[in-house]
Amino acid sequence: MGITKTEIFTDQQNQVATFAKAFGHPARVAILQHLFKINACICGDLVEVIGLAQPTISQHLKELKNLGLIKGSIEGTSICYCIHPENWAAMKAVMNQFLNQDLENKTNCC
Amino acid sequence: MGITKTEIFTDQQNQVATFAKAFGHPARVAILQHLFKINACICGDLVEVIGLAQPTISQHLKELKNLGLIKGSIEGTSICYCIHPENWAAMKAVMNQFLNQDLENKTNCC
DNA sequence: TATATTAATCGTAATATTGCAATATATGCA
DNA sequence: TGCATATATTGCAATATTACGATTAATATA
Repeated sequence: MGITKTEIFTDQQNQVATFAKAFGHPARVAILQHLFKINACICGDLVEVIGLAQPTISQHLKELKNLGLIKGSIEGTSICYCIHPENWAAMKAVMNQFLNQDLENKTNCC
Repeated sequence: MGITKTEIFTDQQNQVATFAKAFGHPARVAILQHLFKINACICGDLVEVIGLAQPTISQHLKELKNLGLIKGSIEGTSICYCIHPENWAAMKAVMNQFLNQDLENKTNCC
């Protein structure tokens, strides 16, 4: 039904899914990479760099901001977006715990 | 429009997004964690463990299989699904390259 | 104040995802 | 063959996501 039954999963599983979903669109991946690269950015820049319309970029930025992965501060008439280092590190910890799982029983079945 | 403009992004960006999208649902996170834990599984098990209907689990398994993250082999009347170690490692390399980005300019702007 | 610039919000269309009932398929066994 | 078991597929309803034009809000500057 397009609705995810989050209540039947653990907090950790939902957290992984929430972060992963944010990275599940190449525009957001590209935005984050650009923010890492120049370590400061205004939305206008991104519209040119990414190649999507301004409202679309703004929407993607909002999602990343709501998740806490980026933060924005007003710089005159534009807004300076950048990576939120602490939250990025926290997200990495969650994701790495998931990605770095090891097979407990080394003899693979198939 | 619900359609992603993949053609304006790099292969790497699309790869990250594709893998991340797979992890963007807690059911698939839970499935993978369970496969890691017991290192062998049949779909029926998962239906009980996860708590979603059999067709829904089957659908999630199909997505993970199409991505190559898991593989399944026929075991009599059931199917043995398990992690695809090589492809999992390859996925991890792609994701880590993205997650482990560092701020080139250490003086954060905001 | 009027105008330009920049980003956010609104509204909407197109498409994707999630979930499941019903059904189909495939294998094992009596 | 006929039945039981296990998984896949189909079809559909509900919801979510993506994208963008139009508009709004907010600030800077003439």
